[in-house]
Amino acid sequence: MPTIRDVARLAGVSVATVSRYLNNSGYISQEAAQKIRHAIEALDYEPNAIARGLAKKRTSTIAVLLPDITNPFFAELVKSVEASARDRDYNVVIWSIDEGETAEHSFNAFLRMLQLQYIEGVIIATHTLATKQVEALKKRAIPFVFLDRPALVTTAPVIRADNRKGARLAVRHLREVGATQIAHIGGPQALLPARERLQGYLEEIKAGGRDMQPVIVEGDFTLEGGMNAIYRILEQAPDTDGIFAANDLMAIGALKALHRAGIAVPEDIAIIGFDGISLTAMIEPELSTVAQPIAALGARAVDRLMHLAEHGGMDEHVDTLEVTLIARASTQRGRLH
Amino acid sequence: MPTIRDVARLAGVSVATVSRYLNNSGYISQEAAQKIRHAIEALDYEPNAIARGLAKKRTSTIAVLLPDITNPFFAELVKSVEASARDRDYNVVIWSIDEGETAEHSFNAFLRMLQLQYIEGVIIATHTLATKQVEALKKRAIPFVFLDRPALVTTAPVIRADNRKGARLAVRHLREVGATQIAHIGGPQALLPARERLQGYLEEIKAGGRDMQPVIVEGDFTLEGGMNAIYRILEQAPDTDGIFAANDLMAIGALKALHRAGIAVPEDIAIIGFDGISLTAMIEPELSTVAQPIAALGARAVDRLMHLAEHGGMDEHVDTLEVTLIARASTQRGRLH
DNA sequence: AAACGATGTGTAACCGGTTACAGACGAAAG
DNA sequence: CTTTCGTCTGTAACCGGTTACACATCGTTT
Repeated sequence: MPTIRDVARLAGVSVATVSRYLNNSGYISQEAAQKIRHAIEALDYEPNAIARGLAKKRTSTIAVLLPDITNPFFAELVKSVEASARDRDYNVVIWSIDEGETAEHSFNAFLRMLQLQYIEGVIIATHTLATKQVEALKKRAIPFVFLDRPALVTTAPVIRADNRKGARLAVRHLREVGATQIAHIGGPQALLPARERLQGYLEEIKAGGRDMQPVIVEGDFTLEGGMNAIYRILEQAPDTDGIFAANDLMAIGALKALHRAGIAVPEDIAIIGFDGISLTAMIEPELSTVAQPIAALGARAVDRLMHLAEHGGMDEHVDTLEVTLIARASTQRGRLH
Repeated sequence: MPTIRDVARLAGVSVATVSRYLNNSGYISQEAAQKIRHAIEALDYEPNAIARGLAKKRTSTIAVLLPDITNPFFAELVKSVEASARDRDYNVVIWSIDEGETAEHSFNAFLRMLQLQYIEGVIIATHTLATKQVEALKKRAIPFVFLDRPALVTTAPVIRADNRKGARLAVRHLREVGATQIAHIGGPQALLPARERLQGYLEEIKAGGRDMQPVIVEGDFTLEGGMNAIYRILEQAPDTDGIFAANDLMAIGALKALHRAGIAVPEDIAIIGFDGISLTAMIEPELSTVAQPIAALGARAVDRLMHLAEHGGMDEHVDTLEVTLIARASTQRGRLH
């Protein structure tokens, strides 16, 4: 591994000049640049990232904080974050913050890592984060952006999908395929996106006229939560013929429970989810969903983070990206009843 | 952020002594240790990982090379690798190596990253890796272990599941629930695990007596591959009443295709997959599978890597971990015919 | 002609650790 | 009483970059 001093020697200039060349900082003469270029070429030199990190007090690394990589939504998100970061020669470290008692401990370890590794920014895609913890980040002057979460503190950008509108699209679609009694399986109402989706649902139910009654049961964004919700819905509102679940995982759970209860989808009940994870296309019947632009979310988050890291300045921009309806078998038109 | 010099000053010793204390190297008197302990406590000092990395030419970081984080098998694997690494205060960087034309470019970027970041070891969980590329790793003296792949080069440890035995378990289970004509949807035969699973299938078919005929179609480990395989199987062997797919994703595809063809599972055809990804419990009917000990695989890989990194010495041990049969609805006993 | 600003370069300190080496000390061995 | 050895510590070089600062050159202004 050649070092910058090897390059300097071969090019017949000082290390400072080589460093300036590498960083496009300060003045460099044509001849010097030329010689350095050749020396770098000849030695197949690449600056050492660790040494540079130490000197600059910043490495080209960002972190993603998420609840669980095995959740397909986050896996897809990470994929796009990674791709975007790589395009800019940045590295990504994933940090899963487990729930429950070790959460605090885990977050502290994360904080420590951030500092000791000179991580440049954090994409926060987890909800289980206390304001106190975000303040800790802020105090350390590490840029961060929130993904589909409310900011918790001001002065941090948020990247989000248009949840309310997506919910309206979903419910409208159910109405269009003939559902007249539409129930909602909501997410944890502590989470903003869950509240927004509920709101969109309510708006659209209201738009449906007075004979549409809202039926709402709260789930927890898990498969099991979706299954349990079905039992409650069937009890509360046996005439339900359409269901909008606040995320795909719960919709898939709902599908399971309905299947077990001997209720046909979409013939008896049409169902639609939210997120657009690839899982929705794998099951049978394929699940209609409102797709978040997952790749775009990740890319935008990286954009914003880079911007913050480079130009500083706490912008508190909120990016709201568009969602798209994907109609599939679970809401097929021409149903029986 | 206090530095080691701050600690040294406060403790009234030299930085060398503090460093020795931190690394348990060399001799330290009781009193010195005591004073240093207090100073560290008082300053809330933590050694800077980057500086240490530069000096030691090694950071506490390992890399995982995989094809696609959105594949649930790899997501679950990463999760366990991450947890094990974290226990040892190691960080993990994920590197997805895309297939196709940019694969080589991507791998080169990976190699560069390894060196410039002083990465200590690599877990290779991707199949699209040429011998040449592995040699490149080896030449750079970076320890690595293979996960469920043949070694490609000698002198590298391999962690794997007992594929052949798992396949036998699967097929035997199908027989036990009454299947008499069992087909196999194989993986790409270029991959060793796929070949081993096929072998297990063949052995168990043979054990079933002469009236059992092997029927084999090759898939590609994807959902679509599984769907296509079904069409070929139904054509080739219409009397098939049991299917063993070489991985869960293909089994799920098969389930989809059977559903579309109006064939009931498990009533008409029983089906079982391989891997034990959590997806298998999400679909309906729930998919029977041969579960790889995914968490154990990840943990063991980290173990081996640490061992290599610390004690050097290219051990070429092969770890074969046990698999377990999980019987679910897709192979329910007491089927109709 | 003096002063000035833009251009170009090298020296050396610095980032925050690790570690080779030399030296001090006391106890045990010869 | 020397020698030897184990224990303990500090100085300073080093890892491989970045950058403040000093200095030199040269074309323009005043």
